[in-house]
Amino acid sequence: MPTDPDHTFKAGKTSGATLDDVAQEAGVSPATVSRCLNNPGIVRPQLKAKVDAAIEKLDYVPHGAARSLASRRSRLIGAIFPSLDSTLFGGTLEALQCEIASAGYTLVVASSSYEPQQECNHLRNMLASGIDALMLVGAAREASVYRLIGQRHVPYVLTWVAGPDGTHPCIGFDNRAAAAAVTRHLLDMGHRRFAMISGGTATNDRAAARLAGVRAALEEHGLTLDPARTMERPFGVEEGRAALRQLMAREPRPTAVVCGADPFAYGALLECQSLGLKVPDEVSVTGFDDMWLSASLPPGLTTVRTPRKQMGALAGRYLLSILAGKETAPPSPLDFELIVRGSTGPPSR
Amino acid sequence: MPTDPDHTFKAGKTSGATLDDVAQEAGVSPATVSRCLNNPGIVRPQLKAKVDAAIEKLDYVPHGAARSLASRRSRLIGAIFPSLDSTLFGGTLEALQCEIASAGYTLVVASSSYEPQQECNHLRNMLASGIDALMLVGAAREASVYRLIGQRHVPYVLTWVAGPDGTHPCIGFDNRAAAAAVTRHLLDMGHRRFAMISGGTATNDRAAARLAGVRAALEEHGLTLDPARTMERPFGVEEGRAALRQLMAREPRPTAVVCGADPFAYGALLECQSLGLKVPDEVSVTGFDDMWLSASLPPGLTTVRTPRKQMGALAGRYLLSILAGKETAPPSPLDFELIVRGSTGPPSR
DNA sequence: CTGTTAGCGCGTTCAA
DNA sequence: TTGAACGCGCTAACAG
Repeated sequence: MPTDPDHTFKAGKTSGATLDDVAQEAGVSPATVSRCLNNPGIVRPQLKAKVDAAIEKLDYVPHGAARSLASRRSRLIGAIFPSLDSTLFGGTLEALQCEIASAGYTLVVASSSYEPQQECNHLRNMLASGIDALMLVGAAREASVYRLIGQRHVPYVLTWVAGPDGTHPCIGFDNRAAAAAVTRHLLDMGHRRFAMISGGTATNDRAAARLAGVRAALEEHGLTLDPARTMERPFGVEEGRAALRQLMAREPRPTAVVCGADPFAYGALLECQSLGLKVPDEVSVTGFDDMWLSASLPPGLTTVRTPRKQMGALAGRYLLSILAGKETAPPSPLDFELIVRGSTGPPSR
Repeated sequence: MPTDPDHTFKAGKTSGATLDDVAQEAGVSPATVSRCLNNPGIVRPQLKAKVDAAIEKLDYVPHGAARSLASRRSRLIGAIFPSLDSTLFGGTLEALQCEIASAGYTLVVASSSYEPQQECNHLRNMLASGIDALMLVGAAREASVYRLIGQRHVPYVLTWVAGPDGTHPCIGFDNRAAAAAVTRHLLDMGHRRFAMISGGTATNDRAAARLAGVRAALEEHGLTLDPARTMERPFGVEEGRAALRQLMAREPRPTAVVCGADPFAYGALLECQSLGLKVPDEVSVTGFDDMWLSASLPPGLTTVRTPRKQMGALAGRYLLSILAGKETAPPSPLDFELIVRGSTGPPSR
């Protein structure tokens, strides 16, 4: 409802040449031009050249909406991330975009801000935009979301998780196993008093799986994670800092602090420095994701390297493959890698 | 060209109810349903209720492509960033997405990887997708890009820069003035021997403006930036680290190192720590952008806080306003803020 | 291999 | 205030 309709911006007023214009210019039928665009192989080179020239001359750009309507494919792929304002998903996003762009697809993106309801809203929006396929992060969400994408027969893929079962196609790694791996690294060095700084587990199944992985590894040694030493916090450096301070204020102090995400660990490391605690002599700290400062922040953070870019690229490739009608094998879990640096060592005494 | 056409994924096979279906279900004409969707005010409440019920019952989702084709507006807004895999633009991206989503628009996004040609390709792609408006970062780019968006009459806005003149609508801040401000802060404390670690100035006008700002401030005091002490590097912590080491290897050492981006400064600070250089006693370090670790990394980084989220939100609002046909004033530059922390102090002696 | 003919689902005139 | 008719620009059958 524009206040002043007369000044309404005229979108696409001079929208440029149409396919028919190109056909006329080239002296062929519209169908031939269409074929040059969508199936160049089946058109005589001579004609194709004339059409290409006409396209060039008129600076023709195909009209996406018209194409979508006629072909029933939008060439749009959607992706909903829990957050865009964090370096965590940036690599996945960039790799996904790069991958699908090379096949002529365009990426539409949204952030759910870790709120399930938002994800659902954005999905509706994207469905209305006519996305051909969808990438999501994590597996745990309202059933309504899966119902929605099931109804519309939109191919989709879950990232950052490995399929717990075969329910959904996943391109990711086993968060639980990865968390168990860092924990075992600590256990192997002799640690027995553990603490954990975890992301919110309520709407984040990756955080929940990591917490579960730590618990599982401890149980193998007959240990448990003290609830009083399990801090659940929103992701952030300052949150990690504050959590570590609390953890260290309570005797007996943990000798190992497992963080569910690198930013927590950065905060923990910095707070140790402030408190004058020697890392790893007095306390070992581990992170998760091997983000950009983990190698540089002294004494170097022991962490799990997660295949962030690979997930984006493979998710893209997987969806493209389905859209191309190829028989596509359900993807298998990706590898993570334990990166041992200076922040972990045997407990003192 | 699917290998096996028979297994081609049927996009939108069961695409769901159409507007006509809704009309029949509600016992009204398609036109009325359309009005309920686009101009609910002018339809009798009683009818509107029936239509709403039918929409609900059939779980109707409007077909974006058909709407675009008929209305000549796609409800898509495009954004091209130099990089998506960096925390730098994340806030802007997220804020932009949030802003336009609230008005029913969907964001399509791409990364140019700091390559001008990529930007141009993605723009063509987006134009073909029918974007109604466009957000770009920076002002310096190939003329062909501006020609393209001019031809199609696509409203656009430049971010992360303040309009050098009135050529383009910009939502950003004055990079040059901001860089000059940090430099003056250093000059005021008595520094006279400067070095700079800068981003690549060739295809990044923000980096170039920051470098120019430093130079300008120095010139006010009759000083110049020694080319041998001006390091141009790709953004990154390790790059900052290496650059600082080189800088300090050359006598006389600078007493102040101005970094064109926070990651450089993080690296510089960490390297100072490695080298045993006291900050700020032996050398002052400044950053740019006030990213997430700047407050936490000891001794706290003096830097410029840039309005990252605000730029995204305002850019979105500006574009929406134009799309709504409102008379929209050309935006004016946003404020930056000098954040003084522990990494700067008077030079020793 | 190429041209002809029909729509795709919706917004938007008009007239009623 | 509502309905009928038309066409947006393109792809996909078909026939030639």
